[in-house]
Formats: sequence, structure tokens, C-alpha cells
Amino acid sequence: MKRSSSLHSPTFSPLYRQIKELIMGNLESGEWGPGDPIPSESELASRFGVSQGTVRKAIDEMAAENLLVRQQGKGTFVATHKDPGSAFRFLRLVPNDGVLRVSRSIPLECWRAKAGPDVARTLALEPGAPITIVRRLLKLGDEPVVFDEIYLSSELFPDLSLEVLGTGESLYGLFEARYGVCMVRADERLRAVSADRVSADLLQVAEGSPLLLVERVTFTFGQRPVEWRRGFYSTRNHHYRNQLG
Amino acid sequence: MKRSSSLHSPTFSPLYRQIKELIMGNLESGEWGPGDPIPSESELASRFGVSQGTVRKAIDEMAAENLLVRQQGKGTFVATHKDPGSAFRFLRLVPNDGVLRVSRSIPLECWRAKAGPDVARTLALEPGAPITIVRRLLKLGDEPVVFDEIYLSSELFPDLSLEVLGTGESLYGLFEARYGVCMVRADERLRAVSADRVSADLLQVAEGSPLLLVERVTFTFGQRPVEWRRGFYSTRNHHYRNQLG
DNA sequence: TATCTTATGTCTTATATATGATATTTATAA
DNA sequence: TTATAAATATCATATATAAGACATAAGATA
Repeated sequence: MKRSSSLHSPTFSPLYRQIKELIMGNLESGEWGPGDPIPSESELASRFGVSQGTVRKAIDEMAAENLLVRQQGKGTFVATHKDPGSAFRFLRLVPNDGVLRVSRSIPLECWRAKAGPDVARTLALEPGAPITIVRRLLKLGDEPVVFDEIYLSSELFPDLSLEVLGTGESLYGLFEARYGVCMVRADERLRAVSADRVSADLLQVAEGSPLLLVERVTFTFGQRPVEWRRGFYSTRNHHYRNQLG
Repeated sequence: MKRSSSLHSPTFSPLYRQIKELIMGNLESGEWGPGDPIPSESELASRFGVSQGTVRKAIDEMAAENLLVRQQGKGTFVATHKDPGSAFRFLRLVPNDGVLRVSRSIPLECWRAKAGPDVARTLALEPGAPITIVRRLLKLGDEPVVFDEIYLSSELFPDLSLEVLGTGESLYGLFEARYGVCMVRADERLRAVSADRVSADLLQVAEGSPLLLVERVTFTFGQRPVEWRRGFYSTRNHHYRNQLG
């Protein structure tokens, strides 16, 4: 293993980061799928021709980014949305009273369309490319709290349909299991808006009442955008929780 | 340096974390103030009787939490809100068009009161303890975008007044410089609400139009809550940005 | 059979050492 | 005096080594 550029070069990246990229490559290619254990640190060290400590530092960073999960005495595993612990990693909505409730995803509609200019741009597709649009309702306990409209490339999620979506399972768990697309990072933009007729009915609030609009672009490995989502959150009995460090 | 409990004990914490706590102690006590350099890694190592690598790991964690800032070749410094880079670390509101604008804090009111049960609870004060309440408007460019109501312990911020607040400077920069209270972490709860008369007027929106309500509890070292804040955000031309990892 | 012990492989923590990069200070030379 | 060069202190990166902790599987014992 040699560094790919001079130490003085602006494109210099330290050895552990190059190792990280190699490991990332194996995740992207699907060689190590979600939930799988990756080889041991020393195994990777000898495979890449670096010391175990260097591999460790690479894995440390990836674990901090929730791409890998360390388990002492067992090994290091590729993060998965099927894991109950990280199943709702991206849902920041919590009930005001703090009481946990069962969550249920209720698919409402699912149809095909052609990407308009805005969808094409955010998903890095050609304008006019085939996309699939999903509408679904998320319930926490008995209360409907989120109405989502989700835009996906039909090429990545070929046979997506209401039947496939079923009822209940975590969406990202499904995407991962069925299409091998692992959601890794997301950018969200939050606004306060007035409920239109459709959202108001679904969320059982008065038309015109304030809702939290959450626009999310979700990325898989390599900063590749694969999902665009507009969610209307009812914040009557819930709130969006955020920690600033 | 010895570990404070057996390796098997549930309260076990590794050596580097104990060192971290010691360093934290020096920050809490104000021995090393914001902006100051802390002693070098090897200096700390010999002072605490551990190896330099252990100190490094402690500092690494604190740098990741934005408590310390490393600067290669210079030293490691206590993070400060005066630093232009991290001046608005806690403000997640960005304009939709992405164009940066100058921000200005405009204090409106500042008065004393006694802590009600809710304020007392969130700020860990005795009910009835003296508190100071500040109302201020935040402008980005010429547009008013945030109307804040801020609750502080009068004991911690003794002579806070409209004059002291002045105009323009970052609030947390002021708190740090004048009162030695360094804001380190914050928990936020977001909701969509309807603008009341006061907020609507100040933010130049129609009464009843949707606003983003951001409730924030801000902590200083040692998880100690020192500020409670309710902010009404206008999301007409701005949005609250969040990254999910 | 059921339970306990041991072995093994893994991650975790800790230490020591060395080289490189960067910013500052000091010494030297023009 | 000024400009350059060398020394120094710092963090950054990489390697090697070791002992501890944890989980599992295999074997030994009651």
C-alpha cells in the first residue's frame, strides 16, 4: 500500500483513509452485504499490506458514521436497517410524552411516472427517466403522524408495488433486503407549512393547520442520491428531536 | 493513574475516558478558558502519568464533540463561540437560495422574573429562583427570520440587560466572554405552529401562518442546563437544515 | 444428559516508538 | 535592518506489541 499522491499535494489523503475507501468499495460492490461480518482487522491488515492499527482507524471512522457496527468478541458487521436497534435511525419524530409506541407503515399508492426536472436533478437521473412514486402513511400507535411522498428510480427499484410494500415493515429494511440498496446518509430540510386537504384528512387534522414539512434526500454509498421524499409531519402530539453538538 | 473500578464492574471506564474527564474538569473550572491553548499532549501525558497516545485518544473524542479544536503545528485549543468559524454552530437555519447573508441579533426586551415550575425543571433551578428573560429578533440580511424568547438563571448571568446585549454580537459569544459560560451542547424540539399576533408582526408574516417552533435546552460542561429558549422561525425563504448519518 | 471448563478468535485498551507536516522562534548572513 | 535558514515544538500518521474482555464452540466432568 502506497499513498496515491505526494504528502504536499492538495489531494493527499492519509493511509488509513485510503484503506477506508477500499473498504467502502467492498460495501458499494455488495461484496459484504448488510448484516454480514467483515474480515477481522488483522485479516484486512495483511490483505491491504498495512498494520492492524491503520485498519482500526479506518474502521473507527466508519463505525462513527454508522456504516459498520463493532461487536466486541464477535466481529465487525455491516450496518443494516433490519437490525431493530437501527431500524428507525432516520426517523426523528418522538412523542411528546416520551412513551414508545409501535410504528406501522401503511402504503397508500404506488405508481410510475417520468422524472421531472427537479426530481431528475436531486436523484441525478436523466430528465424523463422512469421513476416510481409511493405515498404512505406512518402511524405511531393509533395516531397517523407522517404522510410521505417518496420518489425513487424505477431502475433501482424495479418491481416496487403496493403488494411488495406490504404493510408494516420498515421501508429502508425492504429496500435493503429486496433491492440491495443501503441507505447510509440523508439531508433534510424542514419547513412549517399549512396542511392541504389531502394531508389534513390523512393526518386527521384541520385543513390549514400547521404541519412540519420534511424534505429528505437519502444517499447510498459514494454520496449517490437514491431517494427523494417529502413528508408532512403532524406535530400535535409529537416533535422532531435534534441534538446539536 | 489507576482505573477507578475493576474491569468487571459496570461502572468501569477506560483510562482514556478518565483522562477525558480530568481534562473536562479543567474546562469546567475555567482553568483553560475558551480560545486558550491547552498543554501539549506529551505535557498532559506526563502530568497525568499516562502515555501520549492515551491523552491523544481523550483529546480526539473531545475534538469530535467540538469541545477542543486541533491545529496542526500550533496546538490544541478550547473551542470558542468568538471564533468566526463556529460562531453560529447552533443555528441550523439557512436561506433557500443558499446565498450567505450577514446576521444581526436585535435585542427587544430584557426583564427579571421568578422561575415557574417548568423553567425551574428544565434549568435545574429552585422554583421561584430569579431568572432573566430576553426577547430578541434575528435578522439574516434585511429579513427577520427568528423571534427568540430566552430564559436564563439570573445568578449565572447577573447584570444582563438590553445595554449589555448591545446589538449584533453573537449571544453565545457574549455569554462566554462576559459570564464565562460556554455553551457546549443543545437539545432541540421542533414543531409547526401558527403564528400569534406578536410573532407574526415581528417576523412580518400573516397572523396564523405556519412557523417553525424550536425549543432548545442548551448545556454547558457536565450536562448542566443553562439556557432554555423558544424560537419562532420563519420558513418562508429559509429552512432548517439537518444531516442524518 | 446437563453443566462446567477451556481454547480460540475477535474487538478493546494501553504503551512505545518513529517519521512526517506545520507553525513559530531563533540564529545567521547579506 | 532585513531576509533567509536552522532549530524547535506541536500535532498527524504509521507501526509494533501486549494484556484484557467478550462470545462462541469444543471438550471434560459430574
